[in-house]
Amino acid sequence: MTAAVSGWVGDGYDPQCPTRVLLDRVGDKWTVLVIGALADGPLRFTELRDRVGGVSGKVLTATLRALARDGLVIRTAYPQIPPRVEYSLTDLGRSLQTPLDVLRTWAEQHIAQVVAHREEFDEEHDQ
Amino acid sequence: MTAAVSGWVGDGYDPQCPTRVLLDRVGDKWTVLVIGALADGPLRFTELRDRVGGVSGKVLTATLRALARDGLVIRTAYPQIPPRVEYSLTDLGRSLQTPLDVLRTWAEQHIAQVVAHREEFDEEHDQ
DNA sequence: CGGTATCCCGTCAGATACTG
DNA sequence: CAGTATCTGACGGGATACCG
Repeated sequence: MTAAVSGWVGDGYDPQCPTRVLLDRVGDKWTVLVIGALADGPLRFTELRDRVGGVSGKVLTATLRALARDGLVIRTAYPQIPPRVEYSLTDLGRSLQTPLDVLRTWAEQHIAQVVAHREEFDEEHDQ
Repeated sequence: MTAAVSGWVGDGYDPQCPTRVLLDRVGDKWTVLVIGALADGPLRFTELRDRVGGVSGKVLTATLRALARDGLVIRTAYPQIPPRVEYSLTDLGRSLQTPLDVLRTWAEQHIAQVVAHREEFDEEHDQ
């Protein structure tokens, strides 16, 4: 978390803290999936839902709306019948992929240790 | 999210996916604060609670337990009266600080844009 | 097609009270 | 001091049904 004065921990759970804002978005269940799905180019609503897999329409709508609100994604509606809506990453959205890649790399290299530790911990701590 | 075969989006919300596992932990409300607080060295339970600020004892306990289970934090209890318990980062926990720093840097550089975009968006979309 | 509206339920944070 | 136990309300997410 960004420090308020010194060190790392500023004022606890401050909704204004940049890191907090980012974490609240990135921590969202579907945000990272959606950004990843859009990495290769624009997608329509249904394509996006199919690619992400497991997400309901309602929740995908909410996720996309939040991303659009944050300026990470652009929604483009073509006035046609039937409707055609495309979603694409903004430059800001694309710039987020770098930190996400760093996270992903860490995960790929270290999650095995985490999982192993979990099993060990669980064996010790119950029956 | 780590890909199952190719591209970025693997199998949707797979609890086994390394990136998912990491995000589920990092996305937690207090995890990053606690890791940040422990960056400078070990802390006792109460010190930690005071530093993080706003976290209840129950929730801090749960957060610490999860971090200990994942092997990111070590809990050391000294058999004294009154009890003395210290928490410190493991090497694994410390290694996580690098990706978190990258995230924080991105946040510090770009969140202003996000917030500005939010206000703009909100103005357009209601009353 | 691309949503919105509605209902429902599980999870979880917060507050409070208590214990070794 | 460092927790645990319990109750509570808020919220997020899924399922379903419907609309322009």
